[in-house]
Amino acid sequence: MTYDLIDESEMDVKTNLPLSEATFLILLSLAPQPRHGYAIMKEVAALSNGRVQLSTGTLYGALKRFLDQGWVERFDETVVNGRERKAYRLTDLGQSILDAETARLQNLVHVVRQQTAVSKS
Amino acid sequence: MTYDLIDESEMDVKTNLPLSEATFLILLSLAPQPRHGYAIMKEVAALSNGRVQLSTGTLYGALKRFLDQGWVERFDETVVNGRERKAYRLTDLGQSILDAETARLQNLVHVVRQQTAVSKS
DNA sequence: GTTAATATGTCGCACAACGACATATTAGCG
DNA sequence: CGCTAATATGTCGTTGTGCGACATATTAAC
Repeated sequence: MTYDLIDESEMDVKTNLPLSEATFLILLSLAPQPRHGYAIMKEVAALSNGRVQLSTGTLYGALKRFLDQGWVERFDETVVNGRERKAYRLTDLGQSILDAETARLQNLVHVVRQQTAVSKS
Repeated sequence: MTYDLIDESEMDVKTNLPLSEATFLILLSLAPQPRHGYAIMKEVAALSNGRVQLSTGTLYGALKRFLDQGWVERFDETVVNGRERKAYRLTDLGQSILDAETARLQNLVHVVRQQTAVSKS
């Protein structure tokens, strides 16, 4: 075990892993720039080559959780015709979660390669 | 979209994705050789560097599902002292599920790299 | 003899994803 | 001017899965 060597902030981030695919793609879509809900849905579809079609239930449920956890924050809250158009921006914490999950994913792929190599030798 | 070019058997495999981390690691642990439950728990812990400690609830629940779905099969059912020691072997279907999930994972990592590259340019 | 490791399983809770449903605005087209 | 599609945001109930807690039995070590 390597936990003794890892500092507490990193531990806290890692306890939130693994992320679901929906969660991961939503955060990833917000990494380059803030977006509002509908734009997130379109971007997630694009990022996954059309494979992942987010339902609004998944999206807004996730967004609510992210706000609670401080992974995203409201950004540029403009009111258009009495209806607010909400944009969401990834926080530093959100970015570090995304980074940690990416590392986990990379490690998983790495383990598969090793596993396959061993079974073939 | 590339779905038009993919045959039906591949489609069926993809509808089962994404796999949860527990599911993925259990299948991966069975890829090189058949194992029984306790050995799977140990191997999953080893594959994840101690990060994933499977509870028996997760493990046997998953194994039951895998048997139903034909992803694993019973293997070498030896009875030791009136108690059966059950080993599980990955089926061809299970292997193809694992391959498809690995491909999904690799693609996700690839997308992150592209996403990051774009936002830095 | 007691404890830890090996070994297999059930039960119920909680959380997340998802489909279905609901609602409102704006742009384009005939 | 009316209809439809796209844009846009949200709720609600179901379902599946992971997980902790509980249960049980054997074997090896001390």
